[in-house]
Amino acid sequence: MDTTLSKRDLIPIGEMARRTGLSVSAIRFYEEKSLIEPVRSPGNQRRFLRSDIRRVSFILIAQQLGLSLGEIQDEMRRLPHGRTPTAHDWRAISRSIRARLDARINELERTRDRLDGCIGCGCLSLKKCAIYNPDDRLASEGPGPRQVLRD
Amino acid sequence: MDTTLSKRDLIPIGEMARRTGLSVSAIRFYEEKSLIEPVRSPGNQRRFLRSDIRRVSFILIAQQLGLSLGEIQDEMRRLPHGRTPTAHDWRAISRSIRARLDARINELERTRDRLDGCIGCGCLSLKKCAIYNPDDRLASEGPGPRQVLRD
DNA sequence: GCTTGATCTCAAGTTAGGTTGAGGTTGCAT
DNA sequence: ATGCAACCTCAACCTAACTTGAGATCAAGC
Repeated sequence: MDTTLSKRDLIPIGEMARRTGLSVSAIRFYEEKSLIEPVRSPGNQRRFLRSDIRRVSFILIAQQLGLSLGEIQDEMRRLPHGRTPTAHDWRAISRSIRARLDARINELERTRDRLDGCIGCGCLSLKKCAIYNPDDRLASEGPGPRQVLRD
Repeated sequence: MDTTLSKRDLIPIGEMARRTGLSVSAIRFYEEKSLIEPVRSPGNQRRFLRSDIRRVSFILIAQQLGLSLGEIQDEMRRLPHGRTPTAHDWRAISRSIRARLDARINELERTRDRLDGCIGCGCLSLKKCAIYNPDDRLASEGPGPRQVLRD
């Protein structure tokens, strides 16, 4: 089979934007963060590989699951650069993400149950209430915006 | 019964911080955002009411559920200022929060199901994959950080 | 009266995740 | 060969949710 890079496989940034639904500036931003590493045309314009579309799709999915770009980069280290990920690659990542999802769902369900308990009791004493647990917050540190939804 | 404000009921900011687990600066910040409105001592120091502890607790809970401070303020408009919220006040808000919780859980479960589908199929074609749905993102607009977990 | 710790205000800095704009270059179609 | 859209870089700006620091004041114990 032919593994040569044909012109059709080198995608300029605008088309990349169209195909992923992202803005051009966001794509450049992701490159800056080393989430994608396009090659350059002779005239220094970005040229993306097909497999980059999938990488970007992955970024978007992971973001919806609440991962930060940093965490996403960690996950992506498992993906081969330039090579299209295999079923095996993808399954490994999916499993990792699935675990996060499960954890997050679980946490929300626990919160919901506690909230229900509060509604039931009228919850006029949050000090005693299980849903308000200051200890959960003592671990937070440093400047910058807090991760609003942490796990 | 005695409704007079005794000294014990006027809490300085440091104690407030201890009791809520927040930093002093965060409490001042919340005041700036009008989420709490402490009175002042003769020497211009903040004095919080007992009911403010509950308000702050509420803020923290709501944050954990993914509400922004702006949204929290909206919810809090339902709470009386200075007066301790009644069981009725609290139930109304709880219900509103519960609805958000349910929605979020639902969304995550849908995502999980789609992810499972992907794992099953090896998902080597994200373009066709249901989990990657660009249309969801077309509505996003404006500058600033994206709401990573939106509903 | 003095010291010490808690507070005060106000300005500036931080992180994440981008956007906006200026000023210049490329690449494709005519 | 020329025009024009698409591209480039770099610096500055943006929001959310806070923190940090400087310089001043307050409150309480000794």
